[in-house]
Amino acid sequence: MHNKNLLLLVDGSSYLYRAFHGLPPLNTQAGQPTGAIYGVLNMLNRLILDHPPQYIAVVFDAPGKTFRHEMYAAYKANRPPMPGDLRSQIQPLHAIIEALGIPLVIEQGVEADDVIGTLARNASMQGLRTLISTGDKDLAQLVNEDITLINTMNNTLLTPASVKNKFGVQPEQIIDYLALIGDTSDNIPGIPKVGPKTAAKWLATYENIDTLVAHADEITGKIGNTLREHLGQLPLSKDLATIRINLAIPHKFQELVQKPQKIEELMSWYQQLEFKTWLKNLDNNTSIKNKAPRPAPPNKNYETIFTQDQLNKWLKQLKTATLFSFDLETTSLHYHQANIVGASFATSCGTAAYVPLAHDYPDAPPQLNRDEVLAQLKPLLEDPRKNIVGQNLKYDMNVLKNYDIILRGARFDSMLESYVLNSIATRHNMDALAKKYLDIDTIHYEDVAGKGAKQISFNHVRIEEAAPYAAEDADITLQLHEKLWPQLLDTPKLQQLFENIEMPLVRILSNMEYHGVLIDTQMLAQQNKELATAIKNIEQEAHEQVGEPFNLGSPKQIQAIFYEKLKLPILKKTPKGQPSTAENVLQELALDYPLPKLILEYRSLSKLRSTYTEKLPKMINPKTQRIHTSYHQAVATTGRLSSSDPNLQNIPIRSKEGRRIRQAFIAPDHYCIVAADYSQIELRIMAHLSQDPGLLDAFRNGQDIHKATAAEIFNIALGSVNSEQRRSAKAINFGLIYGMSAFGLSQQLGINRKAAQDYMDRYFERYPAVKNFMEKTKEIASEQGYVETLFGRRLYLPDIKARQAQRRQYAERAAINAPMQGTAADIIKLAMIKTQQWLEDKSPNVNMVMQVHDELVFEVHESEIELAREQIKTCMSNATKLSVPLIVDIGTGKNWDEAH
DNA sequence: CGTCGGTCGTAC
DNA sequence: GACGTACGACCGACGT
Repeated sequence: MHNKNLLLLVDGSSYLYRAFHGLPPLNTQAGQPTGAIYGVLNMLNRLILDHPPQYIAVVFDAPGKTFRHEMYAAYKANRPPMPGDLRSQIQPLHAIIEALGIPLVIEQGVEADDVIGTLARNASMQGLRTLISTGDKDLAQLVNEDITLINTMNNTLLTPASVKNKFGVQPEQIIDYLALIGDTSDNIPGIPKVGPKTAAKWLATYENIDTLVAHADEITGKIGNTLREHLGQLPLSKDLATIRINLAIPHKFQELVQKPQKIEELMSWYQQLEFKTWLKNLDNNTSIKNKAPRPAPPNKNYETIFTQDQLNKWLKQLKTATLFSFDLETTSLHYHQANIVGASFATSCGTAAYVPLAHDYPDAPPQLNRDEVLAQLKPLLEDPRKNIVGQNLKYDMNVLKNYDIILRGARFDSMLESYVLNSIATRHNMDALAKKYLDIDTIHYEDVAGKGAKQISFNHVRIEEAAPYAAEDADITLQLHEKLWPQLLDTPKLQQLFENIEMPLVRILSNMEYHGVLIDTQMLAQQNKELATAIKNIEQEAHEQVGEPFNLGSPKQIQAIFYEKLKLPILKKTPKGQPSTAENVLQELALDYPLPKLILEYRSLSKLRSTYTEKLPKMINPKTQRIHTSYHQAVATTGRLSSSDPNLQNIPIRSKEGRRIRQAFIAPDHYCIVAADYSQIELRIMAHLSQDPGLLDAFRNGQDIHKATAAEIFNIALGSVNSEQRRSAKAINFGLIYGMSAFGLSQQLGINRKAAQDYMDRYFERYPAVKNFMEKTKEIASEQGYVETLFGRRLYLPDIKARQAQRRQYAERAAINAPMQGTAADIIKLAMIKTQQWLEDKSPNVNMVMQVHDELVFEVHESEIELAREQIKTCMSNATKLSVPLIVDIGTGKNWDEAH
């Protein structure tokens, strides 16, 4: 499995230092520090997994002086002595690496860099590639076509191209570059006042130090004088910076192969250092042969029903059963075009039946008549006293509506049981749940129907293949319920959440999806045409400006044109180190150059076209003339819904052009759109959860919250808040909900970080309980591993104790956000249930058609508008009682835009 | 030709 | 690096 001809060299010293300083300290009970050991070994494991090499070595600096100290007495003289907590980790680390069978190289009198340089060079001469894992930029001088650096901390590679990109000089120029800059930590002198920018500039002009020295008098200004004054120390700087590639060292790379692990030694070390997970893994691997056999799965008793007699027997069972699981097989995942192909049931674990109804292939056997069977099932499925279990019952509910059957007995959904128990631990499809909770590998849909282009519709699947798959679905669903339901019962809050919110919602979402929302196709077509023309014009102008055609939709091509051809300044990079072409970057560039503005316009228009005016008409169901989205109840980790096919929860509203899309969301004749949204619901929840007096007051007095915040942080009267101050306060308010940092706020507001920090300090000074709430939330998250919404919904945060700061901070922000976002989700779900209750009690001519997180959209007959507005408002405002009022803004119009 | 990761942009 | 939760379009690399 290794990469042939690859030598992997690991700069152990570099990683040891970085792990020690970069990761939280970790100690054994006895007080032995282990954090750096853990960090380095983790990195090493990952590196070997990602890049399995043919040859490998981990190289460390030897203690004591090196030849550089002899060249230059002051070399590294300013280095503080190694901390004791680091020193004590070196020896165990070396021992473990050896026990892992990985060659360890330590050479007296030279540095790890020189050993690495020499080994890499030797390998290169034998035609091998070398990957050097290091965090030290000095090693960039070794990069060439055969030698690549990898920084395992952030997983970036340094190739000749990316060296040029990162440092602005070629790899061969790195030595001169380092010599010019110097290095304070190593005490390498360099030229004072010369940093990366100047060094790169000079080397771009003069190529190397020799030519630069020859032309030193050409450098003007103060920096020129400084250069001329310090020319004398350049040769030494250069010599010190040069990594040796021709040492005589005893190690031949051919010997650097990984040997078998010494299990006992490793066990002893892991035990001593309390690396429990690794210890367990060792145990598992060694004892794999002695493992007890898995308990036999329950006997499978699956029946395929071809005759009425067989069916009768099952119907009798289902009639007397208080609880059974149920599943449909259909021709399509899209409920509106789905025909039923078969149905399956299970009444007890291991016992299930499949009734094929519409399998259709050349020699398909005769099957029971679909309509007749459904007619017999109808009373069972519509009986509200039945307890029916399913996996994603909303789908079956929708399909059954095509056959005029209302699934009223839907009582348990294993997908939602899993979601309520732990939204984040797994995806909630049946295959994943069966694996996680039952340790069963199920038959996958692809196994029987194929995948990709070769996939066939389920009615063409042979019954002898379909039956075990379909019966298993019903069986597994029941088994999942029997496993998960007791767990819900153990946590009453979660049980209530499940029974009072999630299950009642299934039916409501099904109704909304099935009813759909009406679209003005003509209007979209017209907008699409206009957008196409505008986009073409922009494209043409951009091509003219650049002088060559290019794809305006390709960030990569834009990068090339911006930063290579036109040499625009790189303001920001993407997480992968590429120069960013994101919106805020382009906006900044647009101030100085014409092209970025065109790209911005192009992006926004083509987004509108491809995602909305082009796509939405295609999603209209010809039978209903409406769009039928899918709401997903078990996707968002916080408890929110999500929507897809199409996503109706991200229809534009912020820009004028975007808002026109909403004008195409209309009501039928004699109906209006009524849109009702919660005002500032998440901030109100923050007020409630934190009980901050200032925040509570502002909401209770019905103040404009952003204005009130501005008055507080700028210490001025409410009346004298200007729009700029309000905007800043609004950014802070939103930022708080998301756990934003001062840096993020400064970006948002285009101010410096200090100013942003000042704003935040002022905020927390004025709203101290908010600060306290956030700290408490993080503490709770860390203690119990999860946070809760007001209604007890849990969000587990496995990374809250992560060793990697980035992951941990991410989890901390999620911990702050989840209670607010999640409580808001709980509240609107309650509101939907309350509103639907009213709809069903009074049967007004009103339909709930969309949910957008804090907004509900209805189609209301024109005769009932006043009544509906009043009722909807009441239902939503009274969904729950908080310490502050829940205000609902409501609007009416012929289309969604007007209703805002 | 399909899949997948990266990047970007829309919503709340 | 740096603001939480989603979905989805497009590009381009890669594998079949």
